[in-house]
Amino acid sequence: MRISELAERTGVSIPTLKYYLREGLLHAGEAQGATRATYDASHVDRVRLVRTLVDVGRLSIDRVREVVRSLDEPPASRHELLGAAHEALRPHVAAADPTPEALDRVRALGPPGCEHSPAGHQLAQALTAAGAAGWSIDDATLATWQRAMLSVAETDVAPSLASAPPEEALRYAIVGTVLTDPVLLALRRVAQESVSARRLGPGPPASRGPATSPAH
Amino acid sequence: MRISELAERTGVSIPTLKYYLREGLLHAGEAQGATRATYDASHVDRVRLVRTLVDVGRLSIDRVREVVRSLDEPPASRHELLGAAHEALRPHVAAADPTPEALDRVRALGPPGCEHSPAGHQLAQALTAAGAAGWSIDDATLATWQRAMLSVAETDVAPSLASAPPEEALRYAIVGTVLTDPVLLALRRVAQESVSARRLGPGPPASRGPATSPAH
DNA sequence: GACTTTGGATAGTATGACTGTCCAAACTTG
DNA sequence: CAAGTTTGGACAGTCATACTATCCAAAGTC
Repeated sequence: MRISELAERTGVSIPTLKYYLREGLLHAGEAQGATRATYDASHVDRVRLVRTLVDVGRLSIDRVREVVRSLDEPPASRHELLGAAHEALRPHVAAADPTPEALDRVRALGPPGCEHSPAGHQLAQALTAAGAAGWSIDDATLATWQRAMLSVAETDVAPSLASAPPEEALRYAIVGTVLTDPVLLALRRVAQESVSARRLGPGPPASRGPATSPAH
Repeated sequence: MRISELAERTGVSIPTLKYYLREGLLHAGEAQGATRATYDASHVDRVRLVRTLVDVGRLSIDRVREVVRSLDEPPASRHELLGAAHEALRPHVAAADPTPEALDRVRALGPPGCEHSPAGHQLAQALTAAGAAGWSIDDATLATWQRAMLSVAETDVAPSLASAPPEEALRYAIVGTVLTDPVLLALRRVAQESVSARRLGPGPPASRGPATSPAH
């Protein structure tokens, strides 16, 4: 297909597609002379991936470029696949380095060495940021959250993926994370409303729960 | 204290503080003549709040202004407090309107009417976005996640808050949510690494788990 | 052969979040 | 009390990000 058709199918304008080509987010089409190239399904998929990362995941163009590069060279070993996905989706850091205390807490939560993985580092940073803002999270709360997220992770890890080709597996992990993180956070909020409605008695027509708030 | 001291204590530059004053993110100091005003602890707190929302929560200045306005006029009824916090922290929407199917699923998950609350709307949008990107989440998975987030929400709802003054309660809810959302997401990632390490056998020195990925 | 489309290069725009400059009135210090 | 510093307020300038727009000549289409 030509670029105009790619634009139609993805809903992305031609100038923007050219911009993505320039920026290395989209691989070039198959050249057929100086002023002609054809695009295929892989381009449609790539554009949709980019839009998902940008619109849902709020990734910057630079970060998206990192993601597509990692897809082009997925980690050789399966053992690094999750790490690569987490690395690609690490939060924009305006964050300070984690404190040793935060790293200790992380160490206690995951598999050995997890405090050096991208996810462990993220967790340490998040704990550090909370602490710096005066929000302490006690061990009991953290343990509860950990159990909850373990049960979520059980559903996350799809066995089929262990056998898929690395690029596909990596893309699956990245897209799944970007799309389901907001679902999880929204579920938390709905759950807060359920709990507060139950705890403080149902309010009026009850479209919202009574006054409550996240843990200390 | 004067503005220079406010800048020192918060680590925010004077021009930026002036910008926040202009933009209505920071209430004016107590004027003492044409070229003098004094600031107090409430200003320090406010600046820290703004920085937390911007740095950790990635809120735009417009959104932060909404938040501080809602703090100045907290909802009269306790029943609307959580809703106000969720409304203030709704994700930047590049998102399409939720589909009826998504709203049905939300309706089945929370208290009656929850699909009209800010949190329910967020959830419906997140489900819709996932669906549009070809990522279906089955009922069993969603139920598992719901249970997990309910146990998280149990720790979130602090009884003490029901009795705190509305502004304080609202601020507590907002700050807590902004600071703990990243903790939860990072815990999920660490948990994924635990699960994949367990499922596929520990990798090499095991600083990362083997290939796996989020649910289908 | 007239018209349209393309790739490639380059320049321009819109937004958001600051940052810098000026000024005169207060204040502080010597 | 004179010299120098700080302040509030107004306004203009900057920087980064993510596009958009314009040009052009070669290639295709009708």
